[in-house]
Amino acid sequence: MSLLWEMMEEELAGAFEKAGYDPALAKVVVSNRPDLCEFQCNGAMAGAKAYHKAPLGIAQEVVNGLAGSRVLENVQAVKPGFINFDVQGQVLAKLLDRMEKMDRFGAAKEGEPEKILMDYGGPNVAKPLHVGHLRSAIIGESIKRICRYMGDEVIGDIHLGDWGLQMGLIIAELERTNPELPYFDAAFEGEYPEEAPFTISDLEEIYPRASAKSKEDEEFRRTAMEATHRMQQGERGYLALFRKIVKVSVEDLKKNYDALNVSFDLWKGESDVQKYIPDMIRKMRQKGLAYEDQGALVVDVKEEGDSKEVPPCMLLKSDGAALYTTTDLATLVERMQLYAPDEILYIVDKRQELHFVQVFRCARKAGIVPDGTHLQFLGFGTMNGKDGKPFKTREGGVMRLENLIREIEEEMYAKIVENRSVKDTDAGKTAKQVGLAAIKYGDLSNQASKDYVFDVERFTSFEGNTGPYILYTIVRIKSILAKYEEADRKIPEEDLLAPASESEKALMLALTGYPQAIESAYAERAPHRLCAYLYETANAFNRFYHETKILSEEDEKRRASYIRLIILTKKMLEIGIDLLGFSAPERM
RNA sequence: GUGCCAGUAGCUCAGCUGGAUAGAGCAACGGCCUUCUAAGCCGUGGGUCGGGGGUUCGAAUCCCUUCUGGCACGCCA
Repeated sequence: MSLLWEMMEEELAGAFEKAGYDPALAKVVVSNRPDLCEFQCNGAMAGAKAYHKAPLGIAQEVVNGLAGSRVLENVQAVKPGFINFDVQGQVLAKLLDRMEKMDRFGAAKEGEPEKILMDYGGPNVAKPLHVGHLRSAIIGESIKRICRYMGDEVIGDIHLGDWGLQMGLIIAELERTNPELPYFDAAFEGEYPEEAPFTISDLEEIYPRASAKSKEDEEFRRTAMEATHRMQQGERGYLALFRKIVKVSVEDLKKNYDALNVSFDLWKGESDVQKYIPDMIRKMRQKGLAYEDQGALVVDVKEEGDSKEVPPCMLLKSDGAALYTTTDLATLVERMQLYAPDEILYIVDKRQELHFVQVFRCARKAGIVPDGTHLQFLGFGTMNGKDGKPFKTREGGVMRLENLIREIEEEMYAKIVENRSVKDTDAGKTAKQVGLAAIKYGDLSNQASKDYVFDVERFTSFEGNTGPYILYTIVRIKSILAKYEEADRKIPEEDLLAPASESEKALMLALTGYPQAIESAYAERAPHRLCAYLYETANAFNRFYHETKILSEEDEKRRASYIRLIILTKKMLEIGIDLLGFSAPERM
């Protein structure tokens, strides 16, 4: 709750109480009629029924009680029972002075800090990242930062897909093309070479080839499945090769995620938790939870009140092999054992929701995850192209992440160079920074759970509600401050003055909304709320900027106050974009 | 078939626990750069909030129904 709200509601609650009404009616909302007032309270109408009185009468009584308020001004009761009012300018100024000295400008978390394990990213080893991986990375990174900012301990785990058929496909294909490698020599007992027998570009070429081959060549497919099985059984050469594949692939993944400014604390994968499976299954059998059905081993996870039948959770296929579900459960076993978090948060494609409902229920029933640990699924929607269908390249293939980023960066670079009269040696770096902001903001400003349209043209045009607009606003402030300091002036420390104009007051109002915006983004795990706030604030600043000459202001105290105000604006915007996962350049 | 989600301006999206005349951006049109970055600011036009019922002083928001689209529904991950 923002401090401003607390102050306003306290005033109103007092007035309601004084007039003999429930102070809980004193809820304040932003006015939807900015031409009439800044804020409104609709409590008089809400209470009219309970007190059998005309709402306007109640409103008038409350308004009378607010005469001489030291917080509110222009308080009015309006038909049919609205209470309209503004905040006093000097109250805002004082409030901002106070907020500046507080942690997180007053944004606070209720309750103790929690330990949260976040599962996001989820790339597959040996397969290039594509646009489908983008959302998990971007949203996950932002939520991680927001939670950390609010004081939680967050452990980010990438959860690699490294134990499936794709590994067998690559191994089988390598064995076909390079049978002379020691990994395929069952008699080989020495140390395998340090160097991997392939590079990342080899892998990127091998996998699609093997995958395509397996679709038309039944025998090759069987060989690949056999290789997968042998690897999973721990065959020495295959396992060594597996490690090489993971190593080469992870190096490349790190590079890619670095470029996105996305990082993970743990680089664990499916392969790390296989060792928990036998014991986990044994226990579930012992408890009588797991039983054979049509040859497969399953656990019932239906619950009363399900609006739809939830199918049983399958642990082992009829051929005895483990599945995705099994691995996810084993991952939970490990996570509880090693980290015992208060919450485990999955940032995954929303199409997997049913799967996670099953896994969560099964984990609870089996006692893998105790009641004290909250299991949370945060599903995100599909990233579509302009045509409303899943995002593809112009040729119709899957768009690789690198290519998408490069495309944006190139557009960006052209734009910067075109806008620059002087040669900018940092243009390349700036292009990366601004391009990343465009991609991330474009994603995060939409509700995560919804599908959204990724329109390259729109994202590279950088007008209106976009990441670059926020960056541009920050850059403007930086530029003013740089000039201010060039003139050898010190950053002022005096208190803020009451606003001198409508636009300055509007900016101050926007800044006081910071704690509320952060808290709701945190509580709802909703970065788009933060985006909306940053956009509003940037708007308020730009309006103010246009009608206020800051540096040439003659009144020194006034100028100092302006400088302090824009520093505060800059701080909040910069923290905001950092929480979204990007940063602003010095110039653009 | 069953379930979940969505349907708001030409396009892309907001709209917090129901509140006054439903908001942005893009696109269209018209203004504003000798003065702190015009990636900006100001203004104009544009909507029966998919349709139909209901609840209430008051509904984009809550309930029912219907249409359209997307997705998911035990041996893939």
